[in-house]
Amino acid sequence: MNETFKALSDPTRRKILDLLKERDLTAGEISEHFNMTKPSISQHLKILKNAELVHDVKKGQFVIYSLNTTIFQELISWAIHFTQKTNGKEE
Amino acid sequence: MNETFKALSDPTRRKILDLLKERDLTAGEISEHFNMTKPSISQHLKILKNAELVHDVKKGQFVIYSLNTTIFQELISWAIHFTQKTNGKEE
DNA sequence: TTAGTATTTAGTTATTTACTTAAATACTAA
DNA sequence: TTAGTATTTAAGTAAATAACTAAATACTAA
Repeated sequence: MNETFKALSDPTRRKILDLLKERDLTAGEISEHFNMTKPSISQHLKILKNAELVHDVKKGQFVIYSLNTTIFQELISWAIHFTQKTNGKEE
Repeated sequence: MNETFKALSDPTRRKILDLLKERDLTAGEISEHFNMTKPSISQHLKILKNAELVHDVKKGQFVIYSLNTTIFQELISWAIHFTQKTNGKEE
């Protein structure tokens, strides 16, 4: 869970996830949405990939990134847990 | 959402939330669970409080901390959004 | 008031993070 | 092979973070 939260704690990376929610994109297409160099975006993508929040496939000279929803499921479970308050002593 | 993820991105703070899930605790009781000074824990509590993940009430010379579940609800909504994949073109 | 306990604030420091530029790798096509 | 495009890796830097110690604040009780 630590890698997940570290990955999600950066606004640029969360915006990348927003973009990938709409459709799969190449690294270059992703970088066009930011006022930031390609290497910077590449590093963010690496962090998202290591956290298993995105998936990548090489297609020719392009690398296509897509969302990987499995970790989001885990995050939901983690958060739901905290909404189910343990009962204190009754009397 | 940024403050939320920043707050959740530290393992000590997530462990504090785990402890508070079981029962409300004073700042001192919380610090007993960590190999860390009280001022350090106090700073973590401040960050959790600013992120509205916990609530605090002063009781005499003690400060009692408790979970605030509302932000967890928001987190769940945020994550569910990503599990509902947008349809691509059909044909 | 004075001493003691609980907690927070202030100031400092080591580490981590997010960016940069330059160079390397990988593929495409002339 | 050579030139061009897409992407990543490497190396460096400024800013943010998480820890510490020391001091301040706030309450309790003798």
